[in-house]
Amino acid sequence: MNNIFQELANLDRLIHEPARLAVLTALASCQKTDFLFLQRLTGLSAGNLSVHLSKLEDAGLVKSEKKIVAKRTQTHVNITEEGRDSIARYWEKIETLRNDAENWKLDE
Amino acid sequence: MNNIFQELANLDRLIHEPARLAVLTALASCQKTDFLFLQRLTGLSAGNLSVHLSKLEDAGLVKSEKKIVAKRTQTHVNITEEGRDSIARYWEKIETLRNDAENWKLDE
DNA sequence: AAGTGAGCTTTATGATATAAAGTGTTTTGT
DNA sequence: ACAAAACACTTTATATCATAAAGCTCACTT
Repeated sequence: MNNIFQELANLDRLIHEPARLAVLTALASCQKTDFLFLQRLTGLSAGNLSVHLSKLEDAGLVKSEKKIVAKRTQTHVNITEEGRDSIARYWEKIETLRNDAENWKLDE
Repeated sequence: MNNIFQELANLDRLIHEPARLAVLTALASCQKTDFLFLQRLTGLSAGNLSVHLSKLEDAGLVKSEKKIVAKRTQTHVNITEEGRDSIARYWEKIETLRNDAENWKLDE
């Protein structure tokens, strides 16, 4: 019922959105990192990154905690188990869909 | 200067957007097809598909032509050379970025 | 003690995806 | 033969959402 192209059209935007895809993919590599590092890595503006992180946190994909380091506040961002699973499944799905699309022949 | 994650964050939304990604990927397989078939294949509403096709056409990635078949109007959609190149490059880039991200180690 | 900069968060704005309504033609029912 | 429904879309309206701009708090400087 849900074919390749319908799955493409219905990709989860929470993860698929470029900025959040970058953040989640980075976090999957880093495990844990701080706000400013993530900002440098992704090139996002602070406000932008902040909003995207909130959305990811609301969805339970990341968890951030504030610390005081050298008398300055620092936000550390952790990817959750759910976040790690979600981004891994996303990338697998993308790869599968790409392969399926390449081998697809008109036969419904 | 532009690392993996910045490239992810800056993916071209014209192609990356799920509905258009589905349409372009389908057209890359089909070569040419009609509006209603594309609609069935992607599961998009008519209005939705119409708007997305317009954007792709404005960008020169597809070209549609109207015909009268069995006394009914039928819109045929062709992918252009540019469209074919763009979607191929998109998928290659995605694959590359995924691989690069997987092998990425913190070293700037 | 006023000013500055760091490290964010919140609000405002502008873009855009989708849903709803509309258009023109053809077919069907009576 | 005429109204009504069905096709095959397109156009407009709305609601979501990404990003930019402004704001906030605390520390440090002068």
